[in-house]
Amino acid sequence: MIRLSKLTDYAIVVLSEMARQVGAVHTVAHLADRTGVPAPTVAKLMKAMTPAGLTTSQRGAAGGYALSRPADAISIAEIITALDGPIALTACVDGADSQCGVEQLCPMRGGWEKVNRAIRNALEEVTLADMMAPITFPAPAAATTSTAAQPARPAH
Amino acid sequence: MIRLSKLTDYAIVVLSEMARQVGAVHTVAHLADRTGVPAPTVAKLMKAMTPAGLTTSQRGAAGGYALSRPADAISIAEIITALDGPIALTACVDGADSQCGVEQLCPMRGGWEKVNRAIRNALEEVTLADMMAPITFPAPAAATTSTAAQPARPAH
DNA sequence: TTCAATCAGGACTAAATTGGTCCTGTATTC
DNA sequence: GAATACAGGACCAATTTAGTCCTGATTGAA
Repeated sequence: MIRLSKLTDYAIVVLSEMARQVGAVHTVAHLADRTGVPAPTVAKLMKAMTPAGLTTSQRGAAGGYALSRPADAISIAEIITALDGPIALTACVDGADSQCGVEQLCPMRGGWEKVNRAIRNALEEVTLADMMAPITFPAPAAATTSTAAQPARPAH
Repeated sequence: MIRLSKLTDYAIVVLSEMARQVGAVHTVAHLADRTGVPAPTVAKLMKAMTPAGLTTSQRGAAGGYALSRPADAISIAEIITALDGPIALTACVDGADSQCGVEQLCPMRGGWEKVNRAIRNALEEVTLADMMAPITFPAPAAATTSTAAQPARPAH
């Protein structure tokens, strides 16, 4: 099947957690705690999110990460692109134009481009806010201690 | 990135070859020859295509495989589904309803379903004929001998 | 000024997936 | 009955991905 990498899945969980308080600064340890995603993995995710402009980072003692925009201004496409590179179904049609010498002859190209565009559009229309919508109401208070305890299998 | 499996890529090449003569019977060896895809791999592909109803098979001495429909009646979605299973971005939303116990609580579900549907639609709208369109005119005669010689890197 | 907290940026290992091969059996035709 | 081809697995190898760890740079507070 067309598989989303597990890291992307985690990223959405972690970013959702951050989205509960836009502007607030979250440390890696804190996010790991709240989401159940292992700390080194959270760190890895954030190192991809920040250069992509989805989060901002602050070093030092009171540092951490913060969402750079509200959740409804962050598309799933951006998250996937930050982690996995350009959204494309085949390797040869991946943004860089001329890796494949036979590109202009390649009979498949036109068809894949159509598919890729459609998929890209679909992913751009779904925002982080869409993904977390149903959980908004009971979460902030309850989560503070209780969800930290239960490992909270990220995706599914 | 969201990756199409290489097998799917090969499948499209092989099916395109078959589509040049709908109804004709092609042996695995023949298809391997014409496309450059290794014979055992072609065999593996066909073993997935036939149960999925995309091709028909005929055993025995004059046997082989044939496309069961013209190329413009075969969608890319069908090919992907035959090889890789249902088209879905996450494992938990893959057709079987209840692998994930928290499904009804799962806050992500709604969002992914939207994405999956969009992708599925996109793939259903592109047919095998779309993928091979540009090569239709010069192919049949020229290909008979010359393309068999050059290994013909499948996709790209 | 020094120390502790925290991100930055890699290198590296282990596990899972995928690609590819091969073998044995069954159907069909000549 | 012999040759041809598909059917259906089991299996191994290679690639990719997930996950960990280490060293350094930056910041804020004691």
